[in-house]
Amino acid sequence: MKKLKDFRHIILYGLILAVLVFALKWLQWKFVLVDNAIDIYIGAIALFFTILGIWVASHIMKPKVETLIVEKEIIVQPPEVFTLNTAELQKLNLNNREYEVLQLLAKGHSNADIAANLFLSVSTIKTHVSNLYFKMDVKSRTQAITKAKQLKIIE
Amino acid sequence: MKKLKDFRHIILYGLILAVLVFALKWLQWKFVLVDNAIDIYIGAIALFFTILGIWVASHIMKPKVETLIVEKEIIVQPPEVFTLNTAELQKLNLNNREYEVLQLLAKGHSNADIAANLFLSVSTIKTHVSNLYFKMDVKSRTQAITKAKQLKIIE
DNA sequence: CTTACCCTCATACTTTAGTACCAAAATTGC
DNA sequence: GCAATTTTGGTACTAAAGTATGAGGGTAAG
Repeated sequence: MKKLKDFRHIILYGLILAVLVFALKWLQWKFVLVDNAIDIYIGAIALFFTILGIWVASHIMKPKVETLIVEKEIIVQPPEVFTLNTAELQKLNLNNREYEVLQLLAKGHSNADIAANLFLSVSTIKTHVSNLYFKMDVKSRTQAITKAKQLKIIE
Repeated sequence: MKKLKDFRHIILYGLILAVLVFALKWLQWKFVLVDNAIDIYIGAIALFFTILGIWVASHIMKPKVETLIVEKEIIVQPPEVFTLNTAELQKLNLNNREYEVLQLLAKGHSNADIAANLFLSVSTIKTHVSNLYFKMDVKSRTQAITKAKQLKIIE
């Protein structure tokens, strides 16, 4: 398709050239110019090398490349991204130990488990847990877990 | 649009050619070219028209269009899509009441709350809860909640 | 130095949770 | 209708959770 159109241009150009040359000849004959076959020869040379130039250009030269960038959208679903809600966490004003206890609590550990885990007595854990409930405004560990997960302050 | 541009080139070329031919004629008449110089003259013509052909070709040639598909990743944060893991739920072999109790349990309700909610006695709830723990292989309601959420059998 | 908060632990008590065992309706499937 | 299962409920007991209160040591800010 492309070549055909290009050829059209070349043929068109050739025809124009030919017409021009013959017009020139006619002018020569008409106005008593010196009869020189060299003109036709030069015309042929010009025609040949023009075509050669076009051929060289279209075959040897790097083709102009227009790059069309098409964006293909791919939807990616992130595998459970946990983002700690620090704002809510600060609101509760929990101290380090309380937060630590909360995390173990939410994992399903009993007070005894948490005590063993943190090398503390069960009494201490109970104190922390009670303070935790007060600060979180809940009345049981199950409520604490539910609320903590809802507020995204624990994983 | 393209045709107009192409024609412009052809016309331009034609004009240049015409000017050149007349210039040539003028040179011939003016300086009476020496026979020996004709080779150089023809060579110059050839070179000129070759370059002209290349120029014409490079201007007429249609650019090759390359389509480059770029994959653009769009991260979509799903607004909490809960998909019930029916497979895991079936494995546990819970009956309707037990599952119902589990859901209320996970909301942070006490046995008394659940009993009131389902119009049942606390004894019944205790029975269901115990069976639930046995089937889920846990020992407390906190563990049941953690496991249930982990298995995605409750919201 | 005092105040305030954090962290620890204890005792005493109440409440809730959880286990074990039993048993009677109700429902389901054959 | 009968067997199996579900659903319901009870009693009695143990274990764990949760509350209330006090108290001692540590640390940081004023």
